[in-house]
Amino acid sequence: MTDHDVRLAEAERLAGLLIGIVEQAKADFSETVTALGLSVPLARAIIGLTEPVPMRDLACELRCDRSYITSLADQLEERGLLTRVPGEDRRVKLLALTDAGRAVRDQVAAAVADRHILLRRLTDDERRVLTPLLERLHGDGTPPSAHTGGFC
Amino acid sequence: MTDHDVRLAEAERLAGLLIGIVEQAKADFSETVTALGLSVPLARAIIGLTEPVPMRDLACELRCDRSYITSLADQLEERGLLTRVPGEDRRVKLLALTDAGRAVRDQVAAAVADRHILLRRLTDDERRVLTPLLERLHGDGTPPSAHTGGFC
DNA sequence: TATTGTTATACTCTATAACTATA
DNA sequence: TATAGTTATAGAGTATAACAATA
Repeated sequence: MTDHDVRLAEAERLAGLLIGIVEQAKADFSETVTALGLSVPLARAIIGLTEPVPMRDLACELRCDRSYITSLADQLEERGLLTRVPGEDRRVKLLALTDAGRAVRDQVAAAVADRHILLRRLTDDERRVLTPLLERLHGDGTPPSAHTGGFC
Repeated sequence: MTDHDVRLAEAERLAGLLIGIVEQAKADFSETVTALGLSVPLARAIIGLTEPVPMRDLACELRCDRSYITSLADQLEERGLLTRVPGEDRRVKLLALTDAGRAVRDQVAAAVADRHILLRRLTDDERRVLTPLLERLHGDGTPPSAHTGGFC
């Protein structure tokens, strides 16, 4: 094995860990919200609605097309978890959680926090070491569009 | 904000970084292999085929159903990148890259390594600090089935 | 003319169930 | 009876394009 191969193999191993961790976290999230009767995209939408938000803004936050937000909003409205309220600009509709929706969101937030892998598995000190490394990895040599996927 | 909220917010921020990093890495991978004319699942299959492998084993490695491997193998076979060769146990088929397939795999491997975020953005020292933290995060309080998704 | 949300449609990834050939 | 691969089908998630209303 050449030096180059060794470096690559090490990077692959780290990448595997990283991907494994994120997959674990996503699986946790999925299991948690499924137990509460929500799909993952529905739960992500609900969590994004701490206050009434134009559909376009939610699309930006979830990094998806506006048409997909329409479909998510339809489903949540059918379940009585949100309503569309007209904005000042009359093209805009704000998505606002109903009382039932807020109750569900509180449940989801509590359950998700409870199982949070980063709180369960690392000490405060370890998080303090980890944070700057992740910041460097995440770091910004990238154009903004790389973060928004062109949805904002 | 309560103490609890602060801890949760910090964890959410770390989780966001982690997810962002992995999404960036996946986007890099996707862009790289798309430029070489491959979809992500096809590229993952090719990379898994350093040597001839029973379809069931590839399913295990990629953590997907055997029926999906059939479909991936069909596509790669159509393009002349692999062939099915009968195993000793005559129920088994080995997937083996053709010469063209090996050429593509070498290209993919080189291109992926070249853009590897973990090699581009971190020093050796930083990787030495990062590794044990990721190991603890990934760590094994989890049953083996959580890693295989029931496909092995 | 540009933007918001909607509709209709279609694509990708992936699983399930039933099947066959073999063990 | 159990296992390897195949087929047909279906579902989740999500995008694109054309459109109506409003700015």
